[in-house]
Amino acid sequence: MSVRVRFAPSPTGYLHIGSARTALFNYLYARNTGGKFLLRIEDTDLARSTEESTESILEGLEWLGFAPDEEIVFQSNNAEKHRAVAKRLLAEGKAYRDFTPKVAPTDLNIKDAIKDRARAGQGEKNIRDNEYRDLPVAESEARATSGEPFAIRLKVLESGKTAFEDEVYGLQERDYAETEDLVLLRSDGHPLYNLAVICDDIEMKITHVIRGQDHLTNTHKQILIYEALGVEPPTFAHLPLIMAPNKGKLSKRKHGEVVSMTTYRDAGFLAEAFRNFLALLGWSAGEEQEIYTLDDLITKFSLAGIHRSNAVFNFTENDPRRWTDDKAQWMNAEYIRTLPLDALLPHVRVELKSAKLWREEYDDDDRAWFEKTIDLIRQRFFTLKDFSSQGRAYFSEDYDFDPTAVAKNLARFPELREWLPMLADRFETEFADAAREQGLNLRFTEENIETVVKKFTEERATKLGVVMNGSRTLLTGTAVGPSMLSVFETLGLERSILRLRSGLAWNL
RNA sequence: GUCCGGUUCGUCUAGGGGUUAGGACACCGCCCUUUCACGGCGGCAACACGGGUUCAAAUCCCGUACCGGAUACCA
Repeated sequence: MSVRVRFAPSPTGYLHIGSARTALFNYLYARNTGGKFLLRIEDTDLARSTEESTESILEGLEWLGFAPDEEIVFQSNNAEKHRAVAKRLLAEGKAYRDFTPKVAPTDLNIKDAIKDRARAGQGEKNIRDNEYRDLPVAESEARATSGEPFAIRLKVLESGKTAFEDEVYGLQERDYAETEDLVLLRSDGHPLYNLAVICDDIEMKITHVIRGQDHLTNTHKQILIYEALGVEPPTFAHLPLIMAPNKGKLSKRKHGEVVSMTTYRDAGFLAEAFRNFLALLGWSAGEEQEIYTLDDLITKFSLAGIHRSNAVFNFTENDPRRWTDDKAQWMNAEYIRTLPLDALLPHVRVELKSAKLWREEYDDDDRAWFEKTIDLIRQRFFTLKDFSSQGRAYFSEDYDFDPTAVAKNLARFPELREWLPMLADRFETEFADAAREQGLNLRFTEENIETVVKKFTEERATKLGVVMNGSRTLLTGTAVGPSMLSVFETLGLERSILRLRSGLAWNL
């Protein structure tokens, strides 16, 4: 039977980094086994589900490149089927009506309330102790027809245990005594999570359920339902969780944007880099390799390579340099400078377009220049954003000067105020005039530029670095960048002369 | 509370009876150099603790501690 897996987020917020990794592992497993990757939106919590969330999750998945192989399933569309299944179990005596009035939510926070209740009931209450559990069928029917509200609960056996072989955590067992008679259908007719998931997984013919370790106890409950239904459960693989730097829960509310997928897209991350990073959080191929193409990941992925311990997603709040995991940042920079140029170019184009720095010629007459320039400047970049910020001077005359760069490379050498325009004159005579008047063809190349600049500095008995660094700041606005010789060549003779003569930076 | 997991450098991890406990990121130093990076070389840095088993334990077993998850008419 061919593999079918699903990613099943509930749309109560944007695509979380943990969910993204779950999606990734499902995707990799599907591709590795030649199976299908499906998407199901679990939008049954009417109070919390929003359309914006669904959109945001879809955006995140699209960015990561995980397109579902079949149409997206919206769980809320199946509520009627879920109800029918609950009623079937009721008719078969595998579930019962619970007429206990619904308890109003406390003013405590919900998690604390649950914990309190669990602790309080400890040792006193038998979890099977429900007066309606063995209510005679006739009476149950009568009360129901009289309009009395009821929830439908699964009738869990008194003794025995659920067991399954988890592909990651191994044999998992749980005594029935640990599992309450879980509610299948709410008294308002609303089907609950565990029921809905199973019905949909069965209908979607899911063979492998790969999801977070926080679902481990749900799995035992779900197996109970599978058994009641007489359906063979799928294979389960639970994933370790991704934790915050303090090893606590990584939450949207507490940690904000750093856990959202769209943040990374908007910050200029490459999806291939982020995927690579995510894959290594809780999984490894057991080798000393860090960089994996998607194809590599697909071939090497296996459930056996998934860890059992949680991984920390490391970042430092209030430190702009460490706003997200160091390794993720390194990985992105690594991809920026090593990705085949053809693969990088489309991303750069998008970035330049959104910064209004794009020109059609880059795709046409100036294509060779453009590619060479990108290849030159990408060596020092960390994100796609850098192409439009730090790299701005390569694409526009309207660029900013970094004050510290000006202080360091220009202000400290007042003589440069005269020298740099003089260097422009020299360029003109050596490259432009010479070529025009004498028919010489001295090209504005690194090698020739070096000869000219060296001679120029020797005449002034100054260090090469002074002129080079001053030029860099004047021509690009920064103190950092590629070799100044390649900057000159890349900018070209005309722009170099123009900028060397401009007094812009001096007026800061 | 109870049940279920987990624990190798700061972080991600390799290793699963005999290793100088390996790699990556981060950090530090040196080299390269017109700047800053990149790159190269080197350094710092870990088997939670206590008992067993064994000639030999980071590795197997038991316990403790700590961390995490779950414990809803949420998903």
